[in-house]
Amino acid sequence: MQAQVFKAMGDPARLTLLSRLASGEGHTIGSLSENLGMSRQGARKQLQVLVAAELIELHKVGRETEVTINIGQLQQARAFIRELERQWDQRLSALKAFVEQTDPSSEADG
Amino acid sequence: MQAQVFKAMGDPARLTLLSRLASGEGHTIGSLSENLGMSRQGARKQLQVLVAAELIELHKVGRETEVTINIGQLQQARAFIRELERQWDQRLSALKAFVEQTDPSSEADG
DNA sequence: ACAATATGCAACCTAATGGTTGCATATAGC
DNA sequence: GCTATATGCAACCATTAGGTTGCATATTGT
Repeated sequence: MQAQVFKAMGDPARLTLLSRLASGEGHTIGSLSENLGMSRQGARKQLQVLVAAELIELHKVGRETEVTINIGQLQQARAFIRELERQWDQRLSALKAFVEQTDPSSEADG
Repeated sequence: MQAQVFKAMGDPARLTLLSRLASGEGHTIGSLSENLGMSRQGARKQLQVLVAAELIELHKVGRETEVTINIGQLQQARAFIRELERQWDQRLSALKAFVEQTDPSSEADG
């Protein structure tokens, strides 16, 4: 569900992780876990939340694990928000049209 | 912070509320609280979370309370995601340019 | 083989979340 | 004024989240 993606994004530490990944600062669990204001295990848990929401993917390479961001999931989240905005705009348009139809004075000059 | 907005959107019931508001189904606390699969008080709590994230606003009118969606906050959330995507695209472009510069064979035909 | 590095797994704790119920209060309509 | 409606407020409860610590394990480099 969409909610899970937003929920995963609903935490400062996790947004920081996504931001780091998007801008290319570090791409292993270890490097990403630095300077997050929490232990490595704490950071690992946050990464797991992002994995569960399919916002990132983990791939083991030797003894380290590469982390890659899933841009597609971000795009879907953005599309969902855009759809809400679209519905709202449509509703406003419909309301405006209705008002102009029932109250002709509103479409004439003031 | 941005995280709070995403966090507020990270729940099915709250997404339903936002969707109803955007599409114009109901605009009072009472009407919005119907068919959410929880009690009125439960729904009220979820609405309060959206208020705290400034995704909606409440205005008392007589004995009922009007609920309006704050499209601006949705736009900001969307802009934040778009920015992440932009950074990622830039990173990819930079990487591509770097590879092409250091390894000229990659820009020639195969 | 051994030490260092990168990570995983699990138990544990506290605070926050999501939901309930019960009761109080203000407005509307007859 | 009385009744119904729309809402608020607070206590309570179970589950989840966010974070810690301790220990196990797999690679890597010498």
